[in-house]
Amino acid sequence: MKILVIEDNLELAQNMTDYLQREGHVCELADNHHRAVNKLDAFSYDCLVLDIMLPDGNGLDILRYIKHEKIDSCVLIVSAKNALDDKVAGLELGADDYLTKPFHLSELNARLKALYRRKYTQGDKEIKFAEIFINIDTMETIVAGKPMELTRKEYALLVYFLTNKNRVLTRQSIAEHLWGDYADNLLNFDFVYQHVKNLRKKIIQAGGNDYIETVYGLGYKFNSNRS
Amino acid sequence: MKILVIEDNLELAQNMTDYLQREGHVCELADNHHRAVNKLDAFSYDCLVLDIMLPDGNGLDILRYIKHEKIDSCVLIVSAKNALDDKVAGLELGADDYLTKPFHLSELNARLKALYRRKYTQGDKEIKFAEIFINIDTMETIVAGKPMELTRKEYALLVYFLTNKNRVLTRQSIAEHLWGDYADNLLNFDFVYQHVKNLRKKIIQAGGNDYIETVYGLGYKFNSNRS
DNA sequence: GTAAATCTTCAAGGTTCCATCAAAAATAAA
DNA sequence: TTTATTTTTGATGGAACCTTGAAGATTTAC
Repeated sequence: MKILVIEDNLELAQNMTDYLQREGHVCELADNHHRAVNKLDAFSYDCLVLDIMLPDGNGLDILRYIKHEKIDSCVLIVSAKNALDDKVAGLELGADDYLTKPFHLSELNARLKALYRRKYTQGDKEIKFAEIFINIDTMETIVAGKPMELTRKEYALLVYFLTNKNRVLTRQSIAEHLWGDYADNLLNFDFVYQHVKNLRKKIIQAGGNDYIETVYGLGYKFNSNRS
Repeated sequence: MKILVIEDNLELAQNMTDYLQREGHVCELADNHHRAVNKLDAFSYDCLVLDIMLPDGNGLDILRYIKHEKIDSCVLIVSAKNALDDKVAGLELGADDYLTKPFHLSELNARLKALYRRKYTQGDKEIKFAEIFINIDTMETIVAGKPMELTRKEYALLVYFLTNKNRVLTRQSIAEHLWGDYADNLLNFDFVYQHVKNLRKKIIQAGGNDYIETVYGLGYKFNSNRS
């Protein structure tokens, strides 16, 4: 899951991004209104964590912007305990959930996962395809009845493939989705090759088909009609 | 899809053309007003990416020129964030979409695809003809119910034929459309012969008719009334 | 703090695609 | 019919692209 945290309190922000990254997400940070809008213009995110109180502009403005630009990320609002009005206003403006400070990071993570579920799996805890089952709650992956051990990158890659079946995913877009910002600094796509290789190997070892088709000159396609 | 990028910032321009080429498009570059107009006079493009701020003349002039000359390319404007006036003026002058810098290249590509869809397929994701279906989103080609594997050039050629049914396409125009600038370096049309041959073969193998009619001395015609 | 796991980088080898060459076939002109 | 021109086709070398293993760097888990 790719997340953008919009939060000006740098310590809290750092805690959040660190935690979420350790939980296996790709997590970026925007510490003011301006940077947030720039990022939203440029990248796509599965979820946004939005602090309503920002120094250079109200977080509600960002919500309006999201609505106006038809950005389809889930939005989780974070606000101070006493800022009830902002919370209500935020939900009315289309935010999907809220959390009042202070909160546990595990709570944040759980809520984000729930939002993700609602968006990509119709609330289901599992992404299913053929003999592959992914529990996005526990990050457990079952192939042909047996658990398959995946590293975080492999897991993220598989989820990205499964939520984009039968569509060519260019190496560029895979890089963006798995590495976020950092992808811009990369000269080649060696890691994409690597992780695709490892994922393929594990799926086949686990008894699945080689669903990941190479599309020469473009990227890969998770082909659901593959023997 | 054949694209002309009109952008004076050479680094950005290079990034854009590289990216778009990797995404499978034919992409040319004009780094100033003068060269842009020359290209527009000489060639045709599906889409233009136009930076509003050019050193030797405003990008808006190019828009006026496009309108005056009735050039039917889609136009996507690129402008600095604070150049809101230019953006509005651009849209009023007939640009089809805009993007403010900085933007992400995948966003650029997505917008261009959307413009292309609007222009050639009435917003539909599919180009259909007889037993041939092309999903321009996933780049999947289905003939007689079965997927047909095409290389990039073959794919581009087929799309070009299908968006110009029953019209004679000279080898010159095919070369320009599939190879852009690079076509100038080529001495003969051997490569056109080659790819037409391969495409014909694949369509027939896949169970389609030989729709590609040779027009002696001119080029080819995708003839929809062919046995 | 240390060992193990994971991720990234490097380099070699293999595959696919494509432009070119050359020869054969088809068409038009003489 | 002969000749010239155009088109088709097969073959080939080279370039771009993909895969893979292994080593080095970083991160994570204990």
